Amino acid sequence: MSKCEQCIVRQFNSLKALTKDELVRISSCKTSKIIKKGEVIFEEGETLNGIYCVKDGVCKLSKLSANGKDQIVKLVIKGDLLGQRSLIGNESANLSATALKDMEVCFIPKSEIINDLQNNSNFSMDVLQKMAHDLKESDNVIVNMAQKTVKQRLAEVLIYIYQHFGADTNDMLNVVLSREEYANIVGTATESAIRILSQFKKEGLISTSGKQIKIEDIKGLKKVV
Amino acid sequence: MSKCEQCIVRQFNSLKALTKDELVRISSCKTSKIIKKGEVIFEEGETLNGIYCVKDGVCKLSKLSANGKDQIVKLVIKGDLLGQRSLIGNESANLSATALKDMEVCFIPKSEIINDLQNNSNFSMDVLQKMAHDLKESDNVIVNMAQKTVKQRLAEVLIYIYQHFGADTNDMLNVVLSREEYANIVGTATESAIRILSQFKKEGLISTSGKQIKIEDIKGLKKVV
DNA sequence: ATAGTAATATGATATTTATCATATTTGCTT
DNA sequence: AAGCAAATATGATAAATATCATATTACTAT
Repeated sequence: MSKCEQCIVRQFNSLKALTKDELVRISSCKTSKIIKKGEVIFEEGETLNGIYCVKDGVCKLSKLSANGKDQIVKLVIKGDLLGQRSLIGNESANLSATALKDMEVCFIPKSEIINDLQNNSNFSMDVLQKMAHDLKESDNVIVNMAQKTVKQRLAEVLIYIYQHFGADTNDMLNVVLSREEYANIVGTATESAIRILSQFKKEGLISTSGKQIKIEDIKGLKKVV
Repeated sequence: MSKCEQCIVRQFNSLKALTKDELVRISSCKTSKIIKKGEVIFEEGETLNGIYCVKDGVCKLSKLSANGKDQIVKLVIKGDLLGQRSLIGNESANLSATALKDMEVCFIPKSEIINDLQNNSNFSMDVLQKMAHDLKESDNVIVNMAQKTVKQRLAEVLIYIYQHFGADTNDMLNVVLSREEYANIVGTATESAIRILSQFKKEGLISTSGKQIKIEDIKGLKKVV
């Protein structure tokens, strides 16, 4: 099994603040897992006994709302950690995590992490900074949700995915979401999301081939926002 | 000037995790401030050189959106800390803080707090827990913004204020917001907020006297949500 | 107390978004 | 390759919300 001390992925998250010794110890008790596209990593309300470090793939974090829709709150990329908040707050998971592509994740038991959090201030400060940043992002999402139109929000999501997850050689977005998932990110009806994407197509901002979306005019999209 | 070691307010925030010695040191370098209703404590983009501990009063945290509206993201009550996130993230303030009532706040310089954050793991763990909790709340707000109607969100805000800030002997809500501020919390036009409040009045859920709002039927309001 | 200003209220209408219905296309299974 | 289910697409309409206009009421400063 791969070793945390040699894993590049940790450079992208707070685990980089751990000492070599701490990493070796964690490495010896972590477990690796392959998660297929569409599979659930953990579900809302579930008690997590540790955190997940995403080695590869992408997943969505979502929450079921009262009207039965599954609001997507965040997309998680390679390098991110999952479940720190539940672990720190000592609460059950507030969100469900579902793979959008095949994933490889490492599970680190709670006890190991909590210990380091209390004893290694570099680590805890890094986690604090990450959380401060996430809170800022959340506030910005709230403002967007409250003040922007569905069309603007959808354009922003396309730009966000393009910039954070990139596109393949054909310029197709690397993360492939269903129209329903797009709707569940921006908080609208699936038909509305479809309609607006169709409109973007007519305006030459994007083109599609099946579920795949290609960004044709990023500047134009930015003008929508 | 009052002393932090003897201040009850700190029981409600992370400062409770500080040791007696740390409190004495902070007490000696903190400054107290009276802020009148309507005054700004700090503004979006401003660099904060410390954090504020709210001893009395209420303030709103808001962010100017592209369309010129001032989205209110959070209401802050006695006992809360302001500005930890900017301090931890080492960034300028993402939100503006404006007093909704006369306030008394204590300002604690950055250097003092950062030091304790790094050296007192009880303190940093408490801040971490607070932030984990705030993130959870933020996610819930995002889901509500995305999935609920304006009417539902407005009913929720009334319930929230009733439950968190209470009412006076006449059952009038303790926190008095303008209709525009209500609109800026739920993310709607001022007229829409006014209209819905009028509707709530007709339905006997609330009554008003000027800007003051009285909750007449909390159960009925909860049914709206 | 009164004028002037800001906030609240409400009507009329336009725009945005949701819902329901029904094609059409895509991807999958055999 | 055919058949089937799910996803996408689009029209028609309803509902929610925004915008503009204009009263009315409350508050403030003299």
